[in-house]
Amino acid sequence: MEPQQQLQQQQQQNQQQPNEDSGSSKGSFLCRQSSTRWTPTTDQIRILKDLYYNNGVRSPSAEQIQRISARLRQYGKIEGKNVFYWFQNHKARERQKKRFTTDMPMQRSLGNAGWRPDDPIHNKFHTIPTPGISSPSSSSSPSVLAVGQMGSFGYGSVERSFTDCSISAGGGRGGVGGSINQSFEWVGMDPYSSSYALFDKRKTMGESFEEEQ
Amino acid sequence: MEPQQQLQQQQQQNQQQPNEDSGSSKGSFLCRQSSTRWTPTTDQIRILKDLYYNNGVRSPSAEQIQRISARLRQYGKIEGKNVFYWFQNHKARERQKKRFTTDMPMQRSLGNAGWRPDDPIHNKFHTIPTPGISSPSSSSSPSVLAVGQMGSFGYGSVERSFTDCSISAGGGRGGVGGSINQSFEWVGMDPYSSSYALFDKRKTMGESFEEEQ
DNA sequence: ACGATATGAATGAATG
DNA sequence: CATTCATTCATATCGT
Repeated sequence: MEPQQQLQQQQQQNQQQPNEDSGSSKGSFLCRQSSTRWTPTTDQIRILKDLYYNNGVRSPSAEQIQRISARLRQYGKIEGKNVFYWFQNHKARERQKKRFTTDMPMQRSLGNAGWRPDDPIHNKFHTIPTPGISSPSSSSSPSVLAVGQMGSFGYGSVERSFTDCSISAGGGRGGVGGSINQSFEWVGMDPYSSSYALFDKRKTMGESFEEEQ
Repeated sequence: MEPQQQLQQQQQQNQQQPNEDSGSSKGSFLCRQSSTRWTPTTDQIRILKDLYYNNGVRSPSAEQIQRISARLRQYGKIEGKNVFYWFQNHKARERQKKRFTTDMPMQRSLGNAGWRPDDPIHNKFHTIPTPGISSPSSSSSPSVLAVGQMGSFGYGSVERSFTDCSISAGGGRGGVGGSINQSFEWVGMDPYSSSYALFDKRKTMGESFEEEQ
């Protein structure tokens, strides 16, 4: 496991518009679909990380996402979902990593060879890392707010006690490719039903639905 | 606006008959996929979408769920809760996507630039069934019933209209590397923003057993 | 070219 | 319903 992206900061592919390649990515089917996948520019990443670490933004709400993406659009093509996913992923992965690092009853006397904290720009420690690491430029003032972030690491170690695993086969099926009958009849869907039954799912879910029919 | 983005091929967790997996599927190894989580088969998904889009089923009631799952069981292992969650998620995500993209109260900068129109594998046109096309199989008689519930159709099916991708202007940069202003203002983030409504609680009983043990 | 890793995207499952 | 977490798939990128 390499440390996150150690130095991608300096030589990303091209921090401009990743689109418009038209150079045939894979099959060149369908004209240009660009890269299919959003490739953040370094500036975008920097801002995102700034928001993440210095401002404690972890799960921006829809409105924030809109704003963020609008703002980032200056630096390259980006859409709301990209921002959304970025935060989700970033948070998830940070946690995932931390989980291993922290709860791993492994050797810790390795002299730190394990793996670097990460991040070229800011460290994983959102506890305000050196308020002024600079950033390639000027006006970035650390700001006070950032501190407001709680370090909600907690999250009990939810053990994976799934004792299920019963993959019991569904048995033989008939002609699938045949046809999906036009539903609703069998769904028992009358125009009038749909009143919410109020059965509470949550814990009941296990019995409520399951089996028997 | 950019059409490109999700037109991949047919990614999606393909995994036809997850049941039992008898013998390695594709490739050579990697057979044990017995994940604890339900992996819908393409047929199941097709039916679910058919119900969702063509029949307007969004929040099926308990009974409907029973029926649907029973029906889908033909195509693979499935439980009621899977159906329940599927609809919940599908609906929620459809809404969310809209939330990210549209609903920009201020400044109408870029058209849409949103999410995936939807379905990777089958794609249905939610723009009214148009009695003619619709699904394969034409056995039963649609109409009538369905109408009772639909009404939520007519989204702006984005459809990948090749509108080029020349979006995002580099705008005046120059200060890019220079300064990421300390965000939060534009992100609309105050240290206090709780960010959520929190109205009624609806705490049905306090039962609390089970769970981890 | 591959193989490994990093990370965007998608979605099932939950929780509030 | 909205939001979040975990997992997994897909692909971009880098190393050798």
